[in-house]
Amino acid sequence: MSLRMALLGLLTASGPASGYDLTKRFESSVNHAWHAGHSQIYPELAKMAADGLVTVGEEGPRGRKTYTVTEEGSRRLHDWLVTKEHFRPVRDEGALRAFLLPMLEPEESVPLLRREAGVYAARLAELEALEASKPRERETRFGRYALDLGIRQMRMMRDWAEETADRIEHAARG
Amino acid sequence: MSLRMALLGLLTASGPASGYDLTKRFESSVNHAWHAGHSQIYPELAKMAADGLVTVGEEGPRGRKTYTVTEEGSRRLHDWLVTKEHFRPVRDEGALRAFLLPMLEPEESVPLLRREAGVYAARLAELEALEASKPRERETRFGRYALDLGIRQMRMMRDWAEETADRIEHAARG
DNA sequence: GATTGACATGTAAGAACTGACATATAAATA
DNA sequence: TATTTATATGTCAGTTCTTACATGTCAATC
Repeated sequence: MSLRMALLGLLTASGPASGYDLTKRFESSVNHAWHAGHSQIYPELAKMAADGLVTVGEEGPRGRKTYTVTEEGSRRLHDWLVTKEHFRPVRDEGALRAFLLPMLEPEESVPLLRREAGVYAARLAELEALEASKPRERETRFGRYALDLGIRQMRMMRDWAEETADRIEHAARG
Repeated sequence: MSLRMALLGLLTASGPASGYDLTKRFESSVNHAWHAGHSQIYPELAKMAADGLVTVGEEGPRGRKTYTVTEEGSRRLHDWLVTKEHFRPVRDEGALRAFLLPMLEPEESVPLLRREAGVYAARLAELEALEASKPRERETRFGRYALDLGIRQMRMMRDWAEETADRIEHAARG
């Protein structure tokens, strides 16, 4: 369902597109919120067309197919967005590793956390650059709040990793 | 792999247990980091036994089976924890909804965000209560950093939802 | 003695996802 | 002209996850 909604959202935000386009749009936008590759996107678009959520245009060069959202598709996306009861259970590998972290010795966990803090910091810098560069056009309005959320997320993870490393170091010495 | 590691972690942290126990431990601890139900846990334990990561004790009352981590299991968990290259692609439904949020009218999105901020605030209160109540025993050391992470996560989500609602309201009026 | 609830284990169909394989065309570069 | 790169679409086997079904025991309450 989530993949469907992400695709309907992208089609609504930036207009009709091919599976190939959508795969790239995924990479450059929703990817921080939801990941999907082309091998998932192509079959899903076919199912969505069968279910009347999108229509397929005539084949263009290189067999290109262009998908457009239908009224039904719009309605379904709207309904999904407004309905609150369907949160997926959490499955966050970073958090799982955090959970298991106390199993390691400080000599192992501290450098690990510092390294991870670095990864989060780099990701944060990327997102901040993206935010600064992006003009406030119609299409770019979509995902604006998500970008802000992504930035907050990275900042939080970086701080958590750094401060947890400090705590462990302090406990090991004290 | 993640499920395996979560199970090995729980078995290491709180000692030998049955699938039933592990299902409940999952609910009360790792659940904020990784979710799994009994229908996933039972078959996984069987496979882990076949792979030599755990051993199965004799059947107790009501067909109860007790699993214990082997040396091999310990080693594998340790290796997994120390290795950094295997982050799962993000799939966060909350973030996806955040991405699609600008598609709604302020009259719809603002109350939605306020309601969600309430949910996050409630969850935050729960986790803070848990942190305050938990004695610092051997078993409870596991998951301590994850609990802190969970608290930070909830706080961040609550703030994001609240502040985004403010921004949208302000933009709609201004 | 009967019923209820917590304990305890499983299966199985279907959806969602991963990673690799497979194919072909148009445009740009060497 | 030949080669490479980007465009464009697909399939498929295997894994993971979801939801529902299915079964039986032990302890406590009624």
